[in-house]
Amino acid sequence: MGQVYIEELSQHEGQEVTIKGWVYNRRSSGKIHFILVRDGTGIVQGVMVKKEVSPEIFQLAKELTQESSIIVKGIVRSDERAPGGYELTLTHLELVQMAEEYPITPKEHGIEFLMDHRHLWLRSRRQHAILRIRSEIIKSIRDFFDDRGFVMVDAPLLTPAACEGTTTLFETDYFDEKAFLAQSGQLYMEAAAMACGKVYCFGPTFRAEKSKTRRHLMEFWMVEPEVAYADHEDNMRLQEDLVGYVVQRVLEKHRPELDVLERDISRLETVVPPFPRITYDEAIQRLQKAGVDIKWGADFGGGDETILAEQFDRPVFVEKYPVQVKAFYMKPDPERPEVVLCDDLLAPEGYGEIIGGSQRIDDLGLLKQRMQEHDLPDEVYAWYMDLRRYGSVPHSGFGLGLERTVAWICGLPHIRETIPFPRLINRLYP
RNA sequence: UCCUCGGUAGCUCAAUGGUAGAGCACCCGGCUGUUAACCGGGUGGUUGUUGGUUCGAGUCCAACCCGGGGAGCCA
Repeated sequence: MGQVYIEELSQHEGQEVTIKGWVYNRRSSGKIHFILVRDGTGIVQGVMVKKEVSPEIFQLAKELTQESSIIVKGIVRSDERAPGGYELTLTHLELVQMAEEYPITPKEHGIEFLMDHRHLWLRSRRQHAILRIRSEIIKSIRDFFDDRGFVMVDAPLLTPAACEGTTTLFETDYFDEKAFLAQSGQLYMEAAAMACGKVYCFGPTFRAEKSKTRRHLMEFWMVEPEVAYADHEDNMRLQEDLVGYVVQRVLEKHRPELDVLERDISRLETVVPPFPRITYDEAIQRLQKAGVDIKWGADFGGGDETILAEQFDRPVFVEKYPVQVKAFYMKPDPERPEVVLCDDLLAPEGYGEIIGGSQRIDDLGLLKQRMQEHDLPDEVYAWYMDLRRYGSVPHSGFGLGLERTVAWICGLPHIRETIPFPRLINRLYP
């Protein structure tokens, strides 16, 4: 039989199969070797008994080092003692490469050491589980929008200026002209929505802020849908449908990985729309009641978000923030011009804001006024204002931070484990 | 940028101002059911850097470098 993957072993009970992989760990008892083989889909224990194989193969098994690449043949046998339910009785062993002394041992390590060896750390059970769940989350996001008739439109990564003008951007040279790494694709999605109706972009974004917290990366991935003729209410319904769908997909397909991460599943099972909604005004009242010293007009800190989120069993919307704490393009509430038609979606358990969205200003005059108030240069945004000149319509959209969503669903204490090669304030390697 | 904690063997950590140690990894030996296997032996150190106090500094003092945790900003 040809190559079989470890996750498919249950379909081959009693058969001899070939597994191509790496040595995860090895134990020996003199005349019997236990070799844990990893192949990217799982881990299985191979049992090699001295009298059942040639002396050369038995000696080779004895010399195997951690992470050596090997091809083994063995008979699949169900065994109560095996963590995955199955074992291999080994019949053949072929060495592909004998690994040098592996830096990451089965014992514990510090975070700096692990981050320096991120390229190898990815092979561990835990990181492997996170990578697979991240992959599923990305796929479920794309399926959600594709199934609803959205067109995926890519936004540029090299841009002439800031999107919102607030955060610090990475600067680069563009043939003797200044260019910046994009911090959002949103403005471009507004243009695309006027062309295709329902659109989204999904790609990396960059922030040069010197943030040093468990919630920030310099380079992170964001999905940004934008819908023509959608208002604030439509926008929030789309958001809760998306988040509910993603969580249920992960629960459905990746229980084993969530188990590896020791995730409390019950905290995810409640994540079904509709999500609770509170206004900014109510959020301020709730915080004041909880003893926080905060006044109307201030933005929330990470601790404030946690206090609010803990009061609900699923993600909670906070809507209609004061104009002054939000971006220039957000549409004022016609009934209360001091607040805008926006919402933040706060994840439970202290994972913070995973979505920020709003209805956009569709009136040219008001947009011009806001840009002047924010000191934004007309030249750079001329094209953006054109969208309000030629068939302007009400429209809304939002941005969902992929890594914060992965951290929340996986129950990770720090965002640095949610992306294969994190870019942090002091880390550009590997 | 600010606050706070830390830096000792490849890794994780001990060590009253008085001879630098353990576990893991690695090497040698033992073991037919191990689950981070276990048992015996061995290799491995400019204690982050520079300067100071002292008869004597891993330990006390100063500056700097690097990292962890948190704040601000945000997704």
